[in-house]
Amino acid sequence: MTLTDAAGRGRPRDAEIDGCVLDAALAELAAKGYAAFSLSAVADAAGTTRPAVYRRWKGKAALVVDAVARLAEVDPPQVTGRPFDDLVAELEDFRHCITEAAALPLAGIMLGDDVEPALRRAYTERVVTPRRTRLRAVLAAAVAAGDIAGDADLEVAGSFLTGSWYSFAVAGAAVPDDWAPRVARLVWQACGGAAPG
Amino acid sequence: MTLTDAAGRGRPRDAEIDGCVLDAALAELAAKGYAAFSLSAVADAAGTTRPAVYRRWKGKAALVVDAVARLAEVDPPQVTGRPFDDLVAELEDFRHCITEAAALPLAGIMLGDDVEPALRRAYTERVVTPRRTRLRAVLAAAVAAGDIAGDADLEVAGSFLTGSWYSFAVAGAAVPDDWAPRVARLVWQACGGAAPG
DNA sequence: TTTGCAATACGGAGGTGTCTCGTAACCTGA
DNA sequence: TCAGGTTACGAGACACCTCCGTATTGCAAA
Repeated sequence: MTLTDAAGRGRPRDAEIDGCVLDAALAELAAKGYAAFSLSAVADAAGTTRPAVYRRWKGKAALVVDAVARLAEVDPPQVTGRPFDDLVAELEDFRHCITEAAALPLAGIMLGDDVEPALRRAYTERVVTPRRTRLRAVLAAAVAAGDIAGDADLEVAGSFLTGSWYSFAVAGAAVPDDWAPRVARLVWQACGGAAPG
Repeated sequence: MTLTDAAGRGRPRDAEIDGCVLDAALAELAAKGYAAFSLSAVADAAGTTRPAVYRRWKGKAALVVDAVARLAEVDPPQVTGRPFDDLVAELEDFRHCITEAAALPLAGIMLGDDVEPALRRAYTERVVTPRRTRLRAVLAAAVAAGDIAGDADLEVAGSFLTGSWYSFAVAGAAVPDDWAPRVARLVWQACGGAAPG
């Protein structure tokens, strides 16, 4: 959603440009980080001009926040009712978001020292919280089903799930193809359960 | 070690400046990331001038690599021979590096898209590899001592150790005070062992 | 006196946010 | 059906800033 909502009668806003600019903004964010984020480069990459961008967004911060919101527009995987399979599906979804979109560099930006508060808030609300909520729900369902122990340390175990990927990436190492089931199996075992299969 | 080694007879190089510049470079790197890294800001923060920095380092890349090398100048914890305790000690050391130095933002930079190859190499060689080697050694010792299973998935389990911290940090969450023993306990259990105590 | 360091200064490049054009699209009302 | 008003567009320009990498000058230590 852009900033203006002109109810006038003139030429309607070219909606296609919005998407191009947001995609370009995500790519620029991934490549340069927030501090070096350049509106000139974004406008160029989007095939438009700087004034056109300023007409839609107030500035760098507003554009970046909108771009993050766009990144979060993904459909979560279906819940099957089998907690272990749901966990693997969530991890595969995470892998998909990381590899397809610019999600990994964005996570890297969040490790920085001077993260713009609005950006941090947008990222937490729209990216972190939804995923964490779903992962927590899967683990809670596993406890309810008796698949894992009721007194398991779910807070730390939950941090293993996505953290494993970050660890590989920081080290510059390739993530194994069967990463998702292997992570799920280990976390299951860490929580006192036995992975099916 | 800086780049020049003038053996002339004139005034000797002021070695103190080197350290100030490297510290300032690490702080700048943590705050702005690599792309927005500014030699002007570094020189200002170090209380010197840009030409003085250029006299010591060839440019941005060389300075950053030296700064990373300085970051890696830490003493690893002593090995006790009790694998579980050694693992906790390593995790506490990791925590110390993350919280005291600028190690976390630097890790975030490594998640970026266009990391300078020289920086990536320096980080991998001097930060990632030493820590990973020590962690692998601890897990291998645990296997040898029969504390954890011999067929455990040590590759993925190893990624849990540091990854857990990254996961908390990306989410903007506070890391628990007893993070190290809790991580160690869960990983122990994931590898088929029982944590002592 | 020799030598290296520090500070000032320089031109070039690139970014920012704003402003003004002329043009093209769209809606409304004659 | 067709003009007129309204609006967004691309393009160009602006004044200002920060950064880069280097050249020059003056000072201080050996």
